[in-house]
Amino acid sequence: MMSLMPRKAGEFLAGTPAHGSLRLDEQLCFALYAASRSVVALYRPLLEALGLTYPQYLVMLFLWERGPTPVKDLVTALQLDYGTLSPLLKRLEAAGFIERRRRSDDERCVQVVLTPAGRDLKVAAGAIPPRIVSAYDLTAEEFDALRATLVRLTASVAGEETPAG
Amino acid sequence: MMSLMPRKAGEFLAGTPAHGSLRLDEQLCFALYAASRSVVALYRPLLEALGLTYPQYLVMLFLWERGPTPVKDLVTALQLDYGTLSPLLKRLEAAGFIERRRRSDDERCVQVVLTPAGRDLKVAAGAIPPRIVSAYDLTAEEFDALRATLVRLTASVAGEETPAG
DNA sequence: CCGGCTTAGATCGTGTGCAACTCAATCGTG
DNA sequence: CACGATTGAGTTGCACACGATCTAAGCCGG
Repeated sequence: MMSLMPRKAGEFLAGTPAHGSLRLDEQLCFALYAASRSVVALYRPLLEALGLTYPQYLVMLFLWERGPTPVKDLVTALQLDYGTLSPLLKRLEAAGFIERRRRSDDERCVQVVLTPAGRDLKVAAGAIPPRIVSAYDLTAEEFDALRATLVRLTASVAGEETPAG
Repeated sequence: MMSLMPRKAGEFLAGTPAHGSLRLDEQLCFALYAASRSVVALYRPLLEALGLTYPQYLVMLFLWERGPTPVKDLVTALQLDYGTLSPLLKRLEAAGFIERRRRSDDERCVQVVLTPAGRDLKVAAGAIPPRIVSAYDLTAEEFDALRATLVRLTASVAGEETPAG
């Protein structure tokens, strides 16, 4: 049963887990950090067979879905830095999965385009999500709820930087 | 309202989000990856004031809680590799927060011990969790549920490696 | 006591992440 | 048009993560 006045996570109440403690096993941040690395580790052997790392796979997902894309949109969508993406894209290009072209109407902008090899990879990649999801041991409801909560958490945390000033 | 037979996340049902799709925004893995990095980014400025990085902070949390510890226990608790922890501990030692000593009764084992400076840091670190938790914008119930789900996810995913064979 | 096995830890190479810096192309304004 | 500001992208340096390899210390059967 739930209280009608849901307490804020920061509040102290008797008998309540200490959300503000310094205990490692009570930290949400560590649970998040460990879960993220565990899931990436689950992908690793499957992606290795395709010649991709996990962040490279995220880039390919975006390209398969959206087609040719300026680097800027990858920065936004993946919430990654140019300092991370530039060398990553260089490696994807060296592997023959993408090409990078300066746009003629704006020479600042670099378009990222799939090569045929990059497009072909999508078929093999289709086998990955089912294998991952089956390892999760979550119901579809838990899956959806977890994802929704994480998206909301990311938004509230990342949005702090520009607090409507 | 919920079904009496909760569907498994991998199953396909009409009108159901495609948990096995290749759409970036439907991937739990990406939500996890983005949330983890966002939360670490939230810690970064607070930890920088203490002279710590985020993984270094996790090590300090463990040491504040448990006292002198062999490196092996840090490997287990943080689910990190010696290849990650060895240089990290070397940096913590160079910063003057810890010391490393070979144990006399087993020369293979390296004990990690807090220095006075390392112990003192705990006081300043006490101010961090409340500030983080207040930025989450989660109720205490959501906080607990999220952490529990993540811990379970990590266990089910990491446990796959040794399936009682 | 000895050779083989296991264990605890370190090192190296590759690939991220991210901050700081640089650079070229474009834009806005006078 | 000139010129400073902005934008899109790349480079560099540092600190993770992780696989692979290495070493030294303990363990164990014969």
